[in-house]
Amino acid sequence: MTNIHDVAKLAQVSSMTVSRVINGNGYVKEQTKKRVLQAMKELNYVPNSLARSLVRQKTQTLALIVPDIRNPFFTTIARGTEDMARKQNYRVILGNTDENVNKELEYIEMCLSIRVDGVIVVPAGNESKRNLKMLSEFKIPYVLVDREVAGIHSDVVRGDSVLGTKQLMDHLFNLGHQNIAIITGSLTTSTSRDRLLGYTQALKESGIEFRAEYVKEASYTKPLNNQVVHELVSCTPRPTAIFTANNFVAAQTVKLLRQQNFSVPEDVSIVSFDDFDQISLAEPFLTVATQPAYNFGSLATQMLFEVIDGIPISGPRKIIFQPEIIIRRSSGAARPISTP
Amino acid sequence: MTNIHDVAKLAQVSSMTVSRVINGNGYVKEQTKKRVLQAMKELNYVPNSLARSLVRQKTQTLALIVPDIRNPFFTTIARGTEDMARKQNYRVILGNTDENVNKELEYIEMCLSIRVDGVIVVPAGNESKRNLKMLSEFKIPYVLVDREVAGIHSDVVRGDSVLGTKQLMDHLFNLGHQNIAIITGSLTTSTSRDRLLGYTQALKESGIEFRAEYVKEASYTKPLNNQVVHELVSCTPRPTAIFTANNFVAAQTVKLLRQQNFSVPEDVSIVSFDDFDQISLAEPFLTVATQPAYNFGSLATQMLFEVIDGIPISGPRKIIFQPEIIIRRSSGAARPISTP
DNA sequence: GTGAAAGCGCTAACAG
DNA sequence: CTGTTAGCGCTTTCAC
Repeated sequence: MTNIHDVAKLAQVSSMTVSRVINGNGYVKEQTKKRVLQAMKELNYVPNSLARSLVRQKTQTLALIVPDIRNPFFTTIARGTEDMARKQNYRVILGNTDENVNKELEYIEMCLSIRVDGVIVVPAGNESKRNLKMLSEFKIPYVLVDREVAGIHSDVVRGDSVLGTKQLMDHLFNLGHQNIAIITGSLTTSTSRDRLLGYTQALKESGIEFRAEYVKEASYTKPLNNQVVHELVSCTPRPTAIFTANNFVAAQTVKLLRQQNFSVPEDVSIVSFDDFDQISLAEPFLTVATQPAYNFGSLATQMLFEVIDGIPISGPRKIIFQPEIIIRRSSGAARPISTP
Repeated sequence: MTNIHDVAKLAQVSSMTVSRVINGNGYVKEQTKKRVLQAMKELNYVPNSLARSLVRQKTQTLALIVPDIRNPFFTTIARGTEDMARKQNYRVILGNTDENVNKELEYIEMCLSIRVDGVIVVPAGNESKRNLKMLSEFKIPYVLVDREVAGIHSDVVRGDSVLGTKQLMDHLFNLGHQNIAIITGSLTTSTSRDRLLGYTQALKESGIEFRAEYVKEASYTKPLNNQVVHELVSCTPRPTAIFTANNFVAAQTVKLLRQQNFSVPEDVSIVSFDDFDQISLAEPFLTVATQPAYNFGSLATQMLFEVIDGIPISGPRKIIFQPEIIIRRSSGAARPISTP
């Protein structure tokens, strides 16, 4: 592949002059500029950004680390960051952690070694702290999205899980539900803890007793164990509604319930966080608290750029979006309990 | 950030020795190795892959270019490539083209400038030829996924759109449908042409007349124009079923039909390519031909690695997966036509 | 306006 | 087993 010297030789100038016309800085006589441009075209010259990055100490690259890109919530975040990155002529490298801190660590190490300019991360959980500290040590700026990490004070963009959960719970109360179970994601994530908090607060505010057997911890990304649903429906009294941690858990809960011959929403109502975007337009099913995922991504990226560009910022910024409740078929009026 | 020389100095060896222990090649005495490791840890040394890439002429980086990562079909492809890349210690850079050839071109140029080792691309359309030729000129290997491009003979992984469409059409015939419309994606894509071909062949084989007014060209990724659906339902006779190009078009078609007070499947049956993965488990709605998207991604990546590694290959390889038909609620028996 | 020199951080090739 | 030399392709700095 031709390099800057080849171009320089053909244009009969020094490589410095070529560099100047590439970057459009410094003075170059109009005529020599033309010669250089001509030579570049003739040789099909493409500047090598590796070399440039090496000397400039800047790679124009961001990393986006998410639990699993297949969840439409994270997909949409990805699209938001990619669009914003693109606008600023940045590239983005994608990593899936499956909420595994070690996988996350590998990606963080990769970030260090390829000298990314910044990282947008949906942290795997509270143990991500160590990984994030590493970024800090090496002065690589990052923005947390969707989740906070105990002991980490950085820029964050997320939704209000407590509020969203309470609104969802109120919706269920209004439908007459009293026996409401919850399946959370891993409680090492702040969203799971917040949603559990919203759940307990909502119960308390409505004067409904908290029952430990109604609470199950699962995972936002891993397949839901059949046992979890089985235990829930075996409780006495059987819950007439389940708050599920997110769209994935919701989908699997519904599937497992139906496999066990419970209908949704007739026997059990389901509500959850985060939507299945496209299909919900056509065939609305799940009652959800949605969050502006695209904005999570684009805003986080914008904030990251401000840090990268060294714009003075007074302390960590925390952007919290309010979720929006969308009521659909998966939640219905509470009925007297019958076992199928 | 500390570099290899700092480590060398502290360990009292040359930087070459440090390089050897980093890369685990060449002979290094156990004792000096230990000293070097110790120094690396002490200094928090992280090798700079930019510098390494520059001299090795290899970046350990792939690019994945798709129309829109938000479509679960492409998302799943992305996850497949990311997983496979990771296994080989490669990173992947993501680009969305929105099926715009110029956006695609920008990404291809980016690929050249950062010297990616290979590209996995779902081409925007037939005009992608120019872009792909560029990659070839610069000897950057690539694999086409999902779509072929006229005049390009490279490795391809895709599904059999003709077959899938015919099977979907047969399903509709079996339900008694005779008046079946089609909404394709852009006909610059091979999948759209194949699906249209499958449609016409299926009609012919069943001795059903082809009607030009039943054929509409739309887009796989852009919002569907209300007008398209309106024109279709205004035909005489009105179609009782619509084959839609993909999941996105299907979702929008259903939405627009319902807005115009047609019910699905009672008034109009809908079938399409590609699924909405998770939610379909819980609330099966769309009758679809699904394709193994994850394998598209992982297999294409594997093939790419074979080329990158210089494993001798006799000519371009073409992997064609058979789609699987999943029959669900969106398609039902044909009924006498009534206008709502 | 333009160029020469030095160096970003690393490794290939050879020498010992 | 270890080190020296040269250079990957670019930009920064300074000189003219």
